[in-house]
Parts: sequence; C-alpha cells; structure tokens
Amino acid sequence: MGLPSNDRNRLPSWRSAAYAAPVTVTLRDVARFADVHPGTASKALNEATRDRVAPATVRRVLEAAERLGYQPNTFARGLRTRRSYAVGVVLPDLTNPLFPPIVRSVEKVLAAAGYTTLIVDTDNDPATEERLMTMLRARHADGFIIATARREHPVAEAGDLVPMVLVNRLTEAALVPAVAGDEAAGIGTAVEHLVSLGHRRIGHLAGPQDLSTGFGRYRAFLDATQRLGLASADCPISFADSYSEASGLRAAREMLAAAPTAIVAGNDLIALGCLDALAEAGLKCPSDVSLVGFNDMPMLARLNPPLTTVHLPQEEIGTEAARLLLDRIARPDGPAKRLLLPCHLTVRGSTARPR
Amino acid sequence: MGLPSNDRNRLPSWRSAAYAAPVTVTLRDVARFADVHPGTASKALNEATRDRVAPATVRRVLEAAERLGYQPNTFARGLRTRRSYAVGVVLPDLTNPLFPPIVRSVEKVLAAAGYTTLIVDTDNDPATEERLMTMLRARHADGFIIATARREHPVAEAGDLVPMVLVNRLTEAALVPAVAGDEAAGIGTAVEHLVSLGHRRIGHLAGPQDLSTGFGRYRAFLDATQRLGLASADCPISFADSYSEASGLRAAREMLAAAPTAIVAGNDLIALGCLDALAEAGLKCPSDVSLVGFNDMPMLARLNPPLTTVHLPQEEIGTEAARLLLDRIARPDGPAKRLLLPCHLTVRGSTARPR
DNA sequence: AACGTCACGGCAATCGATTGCGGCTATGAC
DNA sequence: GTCATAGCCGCAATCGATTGCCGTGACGTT
Repeated sequence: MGLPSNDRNRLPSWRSAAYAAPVTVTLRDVARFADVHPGTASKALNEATRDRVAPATVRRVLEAAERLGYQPNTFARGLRTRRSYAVGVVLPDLTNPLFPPIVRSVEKVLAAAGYTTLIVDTDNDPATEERLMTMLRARHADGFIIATARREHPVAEAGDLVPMVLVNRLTEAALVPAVAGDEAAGIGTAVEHLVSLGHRRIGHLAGPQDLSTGFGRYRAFLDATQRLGLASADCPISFADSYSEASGLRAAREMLAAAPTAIVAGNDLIALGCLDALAEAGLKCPSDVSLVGFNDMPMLARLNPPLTTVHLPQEEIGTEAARLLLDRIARPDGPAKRLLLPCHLTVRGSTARPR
Repeated sequence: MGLPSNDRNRLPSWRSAAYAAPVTVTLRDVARFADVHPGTASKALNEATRDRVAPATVRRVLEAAERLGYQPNTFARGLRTRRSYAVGVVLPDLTNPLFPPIVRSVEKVLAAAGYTTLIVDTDNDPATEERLMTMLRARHADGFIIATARREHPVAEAGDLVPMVLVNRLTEAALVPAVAGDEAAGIGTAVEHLVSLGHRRIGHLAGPQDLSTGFGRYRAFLDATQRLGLASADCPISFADSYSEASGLRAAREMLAAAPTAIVAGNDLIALGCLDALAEAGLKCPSDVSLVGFNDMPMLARLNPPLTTVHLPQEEIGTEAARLLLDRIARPDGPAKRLLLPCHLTVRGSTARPR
C-alpha cells in the first residue's frame, strides 16, 4: 500500500523540493532521459507493476527520476486512477484541545500508509460541514474520519457510503465503523469514585442532548447511579445547552438548589462553569461539593482546585481511527468494526469526602 | 475570483451531496442533457467565459447541471488549468492554542474566495515539514501560509518563490510577505507596565533563540529595558531551550538567583514553569515576584494567580495573512507587504507593586 | 531448423475539463 | 438580393499518468 513511487521522489535539497518555484518535470522527461517509452517509465516507477520491466531498465528509470527530481502530477494520476490518496478529517472545533492530539496520531498513521490528511473545521455549523464535505468529495478524498457529533447527523441515515470512520460517537447505526473512548465506563468510574468517598447525593450537569457525547454520558450517569443503588431523587440532573463555561454556569446554578454533595459534569468546560457557580454560592470545592469533569483538557492540574476528570486516550483513538479507515478503504464491504477504548479517571483535588 | 461554478454546484440534499457513494456525473452528461457540446457547457458554467454563450443556452446548461448534480472533477480541471484553488497552511504545532483561531479566520477568508485550506502540522520537525511541503506542492497548492518559525528556515534563502505568506515571523528577508503581532511593542508595554508599578529589577525568561519569536522578544526586551533606563545588570536573562513548562522551570530556577522583583516570560508556557519555580523557592506571585506571560492562551484567567500576559490578535492575523496571500496569488510580482498588528497587554493578577 | 514460450517494452486509449480557432447562421446594411 | 459582420457554438488538441494489449526478439526444445 502507499503511493507507488514516493520513496524515490525525495530530493536532497529543501529549497528545490519544497519552496522553490515549480520546475515541472513530467514522466515524459524521465522517459526521454532514460530512453524508454513513458508507459514503461510509469511501470518502472510503480512498485506494483515494476516486475513487468527488466531490472536494468527499472534502475535507469529510477535514476532518471531521481536526477530530474520527478514528482508525479497528482491531478493526472488522480484523474486516471480515481484515487487521491487523501483522506478528510472533519472536526467540529479545532480550538477544542480534545482534537489536536487525535488529529496528530491520525496523520502519523495515514502518512505512513502514503496518505495525505486533509483537516477541516466545521465550526459546529451544519452548513459549513456540508460545504466542506462537498469540497472534500470534489477533491476525491478516499475516505473520511468524522468527529462531528450531532445525533441526528446525516451519516446516520446514509446507506451506500464512502469509506468513513466515526470518532467519539458510537450511537449511530452499526454499519459505520467507529472509535471512541468508553465514556460509559468513564462516567461509571467517576460515579464509583464519588460513592466510594461517601457521596450519596450526586448530581449530573449534562451536556447538550443533541450531541451523541452529551446524550451518551447522560445515559451512562443514569445507569451508573442506578447500578450503585442511589435513589434517582438524590441524583439531580441539569442540562447545559452547550459545552461551554457559560452554559455550565447556568446549569450549575439550577443544580445547586438541589444541594448535591458531588457533581459529575458533562465535560471540563461545564465543570469550569460549575466552579464559578459554586464560588457564587459561597460553596467551596471540594470541601462543600466535589466535582468531576470529562476530557482532561490541558491546564486542569493548575486550577484551584486541580480538577478531577475522566481522561480519554486521544492518541490511541486517532491511531485506531486511522487504521480502521485504511481497512475500510482496502475492503469497503468488510464488517464495520466498532472500537471502545478504555478511559481512566484522573483523580486530582476537586473530589473529597463529603462533610 | 473563485471557482467558476461553485455557486450552482450545491445540491439540496445532504446525503446525496456529501456522504453518499459517488455517482459521477461529468460535463459530458450535462452537455448531453442540455443538448450542447461539452465545450459549450464548460463555457456556460464558467463565469469568466459565460458571455461567449447565448443567455438561453447558459440557462439550459445551468439547469442541467443543477438537475444532474454536476460536480466538476477537480483533477481534470487542475490538470488542465494548473491551479488547484487550494492553499497550504503549515503549522509547527496544532496543539498550541495559539494557532487554531488563526487557522479559523484564514479558512474563512480563503473559503469566501473559493479556496480550500489544507492544514498541516509539522510537529516542529524539519523533516516532517519537508515531507508535508513536498506533499502540498505535489497537490499543486496555489500558495502557502507558513507559521513555522525557525530562524534559519529555508524559505529565508529561497529566491524565486511560490506565493507564500509568513505568519508570526518578520525577521526573514524582506521579499516574502508576512503578518505578525507587534511583539516588540507587546514586550515594550509589558516592561512599561512593570516599571510603572515600581519595578527596577526585571528579568527575562527568553524563549528558544533559534525561533524567530524567541529571538525577537529577547531583542525587544533588551530594547525596552534600555529605553526605560534600567541598568542591564538589573535585568537578568535566562534562556529556555523550548517553549515548555519544563524549560521554563529550569530557566526560572537559574534566574531566581539574581532575585528580580518581576519577570517577563518568553511565552505563557515558560511563565507557567516560572510559577512552579517560584513556588519551589517559597516565593509568592505577585507579592514577591510579578510575572508576565505572552500569547494569552486559554485558561490563564483561571490560574492562581491569574496570569498577566500579552495578547495577540490571532483572528486578525489570520484574516490578514489570508488576504495577503490572495493578493500574492493574484499578483506574484507585487511588492511584499509586511504587516505588524498591535498586541495588547492583558493585566490580571500576576503583576503588582514590588514590596 | 522450425516452432513455441516468455520477457520486455512500445503503443494508444483513457480519465474529464478547458480553450483557441474556425465555421455556421442570422442579422443588418446598401 | 447580396455581402459583411458578429454572435454563437462545435471541434479537437491538450494537460500527464496509467494500463491492457500486442509486437518483437531471444531463448529453449525437439
């Protein structure tokens, strides 16, 4: 797998290879230089067809390509082969620190397989997402990794699909491969942690219910509290209408009326808003109220108090998503694997025994 | 400017447009449907040549394209026109919160002009950068926005260049357009702020000197302290060898031997490391030592103490970079404009009068 | 010596959009 | 009624790489 002739397209010098103005050298030039027909040169350059050319000829062609600094024309190749060796990575929000590490490991795996990663940011806007998807399709992306997580997302209904892998979202129809952190287990251990500290009145600041993560964590919270024998009356729930500090603040104000001794937030941003609400109400964290976040975004350890949170294996998620996609591209009709990667609870200073 | 026929390539339904398996409809199909020659259909679809076709025919072709859901083949078009309507954005580190807002505004401006943004992350690795640049060149990017900031960067020497704009780096040869925050002025106001609070012994935790930002801020610090009449003996300087908390910690430990009453850090991460060093030494910020960061990364306001820092107009930087690039693509031989955007000091709780 | 086999490489069509050139038709002028 | 002009459209070459098919020559076999 991989671009047939990448290995020998490298040039010694930076300048000529990467930044200098284009000096177009085509396959014809290489062929002329090696004194063969362009078709033959093509076969020599392509690992898959190389055995149809005499070894000595292959050497001559390779040599010529190297000398001339041949770079195959992506357009011509793509036009003929209908493949781009590019995959699109569709993110809801690049400024969310959750995604960059995922993107990075995706890029690493795909690059090793000869693929180019096209990152796009939909800014959580369906219209932008449509525009960008159309663009990626027009550029003939061979596959997609999709991290936008609205529950009524159109991919859910699509039947005959282009190769794609869903990230951070497992609630869709089972025909699409997906990778995500095991959020239910994550929420579960968070609740267990609080219960083991002695909490009995545990609230949940749920994220937006139209996002699959918000919905999934909410359900997981319900399951966990029930499983651990907490009365649902003791487990107040407020809904934040976005993953933001402001929404978290609003939801937390509501929540505090129910006087829980611990709170599980839908994500870290909501937890931050909750921290503000606690301060407002003159409550101390963790002595009055314990708090758990979700995602383990950077800098949380430096907060006051340092936030206990559920950590997602971002790098692994990216790696696995890329592998699944490569699988899918190679065998579009294979089974749609779905991977749940373990999350772990990072205990810091925002959780303690109730008074 | 812009892709000739974008406006009418939109399809009503998501599924068919964006996620469903490809149903290739070519220009021939449109032409057949509209009962014209493919060449004529092409002219009708292209705004620039539309006036060479009778209005009634244009309407028929447009109608046909709409009905059939025609999407021009990027490869075929690119092969013929040698343009991709794609630009590469080369970042040193996607996980650095400085960049996502810049990328976003870049994307917005470029999209409005019909261009696609290709984001790549070099991970601060020259070899990766070369690989990615070569890839972008192979994909015939029409231009580049480059935010990787090593001082001995190859673009500095390149003569005949592909259209590009440098971001956050103005120290290069003047032939390349560039946009950056006015870091010198930013450092200047930071130092002025400290002086106006009464500080006379102000240290600088400089960033890596092989990065243009590290070097530039260091020089700016020297200038500012001198201009304000501080003795250079009272202005100790330590060098961090990377923009990281660990390096900041190391450099700050050194620095504290000189007992400054205030410190200007090369960036926020270094400032965080400095905070740790202060804690280690039993020093309180800001009562014992005042501290100023640089970049205003997220969450700084929630720290203890909230960090005073220099804020960069990221969005504006992105917008201007994109505009400059479009300029450059349109007129590659025009003058290389260089833009310095004002920074401002965000005063929070980490700076106070010295005791 | 004649024939079959195989390895090698040339040939040309193809992918789909673009575009300069040239031809056709309709219109208007005299 | 004839000719000039311009508007409109078709034609075909072109961009560069890929690939199935076929021809050629060498070698081995009987």
